[in-house]
Amino acid sequence: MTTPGRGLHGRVLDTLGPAITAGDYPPGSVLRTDELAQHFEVSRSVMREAVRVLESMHLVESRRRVGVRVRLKSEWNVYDPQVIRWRLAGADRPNQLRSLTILRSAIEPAAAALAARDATPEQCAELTACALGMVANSRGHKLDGYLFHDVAFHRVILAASGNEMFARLGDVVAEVLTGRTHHDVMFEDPDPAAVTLHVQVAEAVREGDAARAEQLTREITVGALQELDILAP
Amino acid sequence: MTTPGRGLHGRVLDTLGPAITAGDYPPGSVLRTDELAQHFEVSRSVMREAVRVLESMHLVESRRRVGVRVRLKSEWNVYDPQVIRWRLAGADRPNQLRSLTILRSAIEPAAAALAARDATPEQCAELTACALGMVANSRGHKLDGYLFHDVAFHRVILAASGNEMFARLGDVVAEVLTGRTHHDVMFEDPDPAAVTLHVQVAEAVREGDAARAEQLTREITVGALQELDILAP
DNA sequence: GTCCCCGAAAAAGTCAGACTTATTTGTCAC
DNA sequence: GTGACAAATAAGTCTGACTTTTTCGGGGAC
Repeated sequence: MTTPGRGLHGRVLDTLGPAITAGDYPPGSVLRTDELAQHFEVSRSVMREAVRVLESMHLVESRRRVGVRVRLKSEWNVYDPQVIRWRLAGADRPNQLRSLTILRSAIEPAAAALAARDATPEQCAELTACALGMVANSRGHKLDGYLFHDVAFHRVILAASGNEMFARLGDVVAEVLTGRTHHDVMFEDPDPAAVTLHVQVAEAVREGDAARAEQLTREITVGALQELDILAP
Repeated sequence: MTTPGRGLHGRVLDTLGPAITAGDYPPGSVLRTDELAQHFEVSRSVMREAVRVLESMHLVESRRRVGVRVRLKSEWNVYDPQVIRWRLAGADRPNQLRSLTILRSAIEPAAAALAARDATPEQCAELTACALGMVANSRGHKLDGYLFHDVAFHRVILAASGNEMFARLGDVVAEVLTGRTHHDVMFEDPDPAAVTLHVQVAEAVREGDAARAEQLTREITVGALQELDILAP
């Protein structure tokens, strides 16, 4: 992912960020900048920069004469890619994955519909190539190759939607798909029906059939929800 | 919204953030920390903290021997509430509003469906109260009262969905709705059909009818899209 | 002429210490 | 009990010196 150690303050964040998002410091608990600086063996300047970053993520709130107070989870900037990564790496991973998959299932069908209207010929070609790659890696335990094209496929859809908010969720979707393949249970070859759906989505986008692209993508995301036992009754 | 000047570095950000998001410094251009510190008449420590925050938003990237380089727009953390506020305040406002409204139209129907399944009795009551407040303020140019209940209504829906990612979009929706009422053209009373739809959504959620809640909310958001001339063919 | 290595320069990064300011808390008078 | 004042505390700010990384340019070897 992004380079880990962008300086000393980055090192501090690599430890402190995950600790806070994991709930090691319960909401309302107070940290002192000086103590943290001592604990991490860095100067106060460095520690202050780290605190500023946490503050900009709304993870903590710094107040004079009080200290650095950990904010309620409901106030965190949960769309910050860094925060998402920290939470996916910690004990909150299952919940995070659930939330993100539900988000995907809301966003991706809409993105596919827009992509069907606005995708450039290049993007259509790219999409078809990705779907082809998925097919080529769908049998014979070539999970890494399959994942690679799967991630690329969804990135293209989100980018081709022409909506910057959708496009920026590419990284999130990549994390979810990667997590599903690597961390969680996925020993066998992918579901053939899912592969077919991707091919058909590429088709629909190419033909400019927004309604069909949307519906097919919805079927893909419903599958993702079912894998996590998130059912719509 | 959030308190403006949380210290000197906050003051700097209030100027520098909008300038960058507005495109005053084109992508790739390089700033020097020392020059900025001089320009804003603050110490280097303060300037460095400000730069760290901008860096955590992926607005800039700080490299040794080079300086602080402005990143491509496609790399910005566009879900950061602060970034959204800066962009809504600048020349990019129309585009930002477009993107956010499309995002709303993808999220809110899904949130309404989940809310219909999981809303607590208290949330159902709150929702009904909001809808009632909208009705009461729907005639006689009581736009502020209407807006207040409209914002509250959508916040409750997003919160009641039980998905933290959806819930955190409450502020975004509030900004969009407020912007529509205050900045943009909205002289007359709100569309009676929209008011009715809100009342019906509250009904559907109360009755646990997920499909109906989703469909009705979709009609609300389609209305929002049409106001901005974003059409689905 | 091209390529490579090395040294100088430039800008961010780090540290330490002194000082300022806002906020809380506690005490004392009323 | 209430209100005002004083002390304590931790964040905030500034400054200056130093380190480290990266880029750029020159000079030498081929």
